[in-house]
Formats: sequence, structure tokens, C-alpha cells
Amino acid sequence: MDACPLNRALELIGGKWKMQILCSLHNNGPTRYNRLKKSLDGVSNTVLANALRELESDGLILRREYLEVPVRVEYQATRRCEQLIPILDALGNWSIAL
Amino acid sequence: MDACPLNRALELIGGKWKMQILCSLHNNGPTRYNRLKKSLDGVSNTVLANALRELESDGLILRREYLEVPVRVEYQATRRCEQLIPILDALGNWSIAL
DNA sequence: CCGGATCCTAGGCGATACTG
DNA sequence: CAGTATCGCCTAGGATCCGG
Repeated sequence: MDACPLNRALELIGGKWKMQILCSLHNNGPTRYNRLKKSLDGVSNTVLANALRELESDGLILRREYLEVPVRVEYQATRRCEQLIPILDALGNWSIAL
Repeated sequence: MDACPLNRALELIGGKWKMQILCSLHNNGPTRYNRLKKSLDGVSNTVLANALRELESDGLILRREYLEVPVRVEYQATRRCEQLIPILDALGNWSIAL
């Protein structure tokens, strides 16, 4: 009955891949679609593309399209995402503590 | 490829209800099954019971059974769970910021 | 009262082929 | 290269009934 804001957080970064995507972008800086796809292991196109669109519309990542031939698209973490990273770190540390 | 400890965290507290269960127990102290069930809204027995067993075996909650008639069972957050709370708070605050 | 046993459903997820 | 379109699986989650 708390209307826990955690639910909101889970809408933003829940699901199987979003956190990993954000971590990867944070660690590697701007990254192209295919490189990102390889860096995660086992994502399908549908799922990855979907997650990226949602993350972008939620302001967590930035999509930048360079009109070259062939096209180049890069994704990078936004400030909002960077603010999240320390929290995810804390969560990760907690999970392996003791 | 990070073997992100986040995955471990998600094993522990992922899913639709676990975080809410932990929050509720933290906020309300030791709580009986039915009361807990009502405090969350829409959990089924199978799912709640399952989550509780997993949380217990992961050391996040404590199950205490009083052999009265009828039986009384109370759940409460462990120290490990309490350590997690501030992180979940941070996550919640992040999700509603700006 | 607590929760196990069953059964069922939605949608998250994956694989492949294909297009601008 | 960066995705969409299509299809199908699979499992987390839900409803209900029942037993200790």
C-alpha cells in the first residue's frame, strides 16, 4: 500500500537486460549497436532494440545517428543514468557481501 | 561480459514482489502471513509463499512459527535485509527525482 | 491460519529472415 | 549497419481448491 517508488524504478530499469545495458554504456562510453549487442551475451535484436527505445524515451540513454554510409548509430549514458550507477554499484556490492 | 554482481542481486530480490515484501516487513516489523498478503495488493498464495521461502533461504527474512491453535506465523526482516533498505531508498528516490 | 497442489494465461524473451 | 517483422516458446505470475 506504500505506492512504493521502487515500482517506478523497476519500470525504468527492470527486465532482463536494461541494467546490463546501462552498465556497459557506462563502462565503455558511446557504443555502436552491434558492439553493444556483442558485449551483452545472448540478447536478441527484438529485445535489445526495444530496451534501447524505452531507455531513450525514459531519458537514460542518448541515441546519436550519424548519416554516413553505412549508417552509424551510437548510444551513450545520460546524466540521469550516471546518477544511477553508484546505486547499482551499492546493490552489486551488497549482493556479494559476507 | 562483466559477470555483473547485479545479476546476483536480481536473483535475490528480483521478481515482481520481493522488494515490496522486504519494504513492508521493514516498515511494519514482524508480520503475519495474511496481514502481509493484504498489505501487498494482488499477490496470490503461490507467489507469495514462494517468494517468502526464497527470501528466507537467502537469509533476507526470518520465519517464526508459533505452535498455537490456530498456527501463527510471523515474518521479519533480517540484518542483511536492513542493510539493503537504504539502497532501495536511494533507488526509489532516484526514480522520482526531477 | 498457513500455505501446498493444480491448472492456466499473458507477455517477456529468443531465433531467424528480411529491409532502408 | 541498424534495426523491423514474424513466429513460437517458456516461465513468472495468478486463481482456485484443499489439507495440516
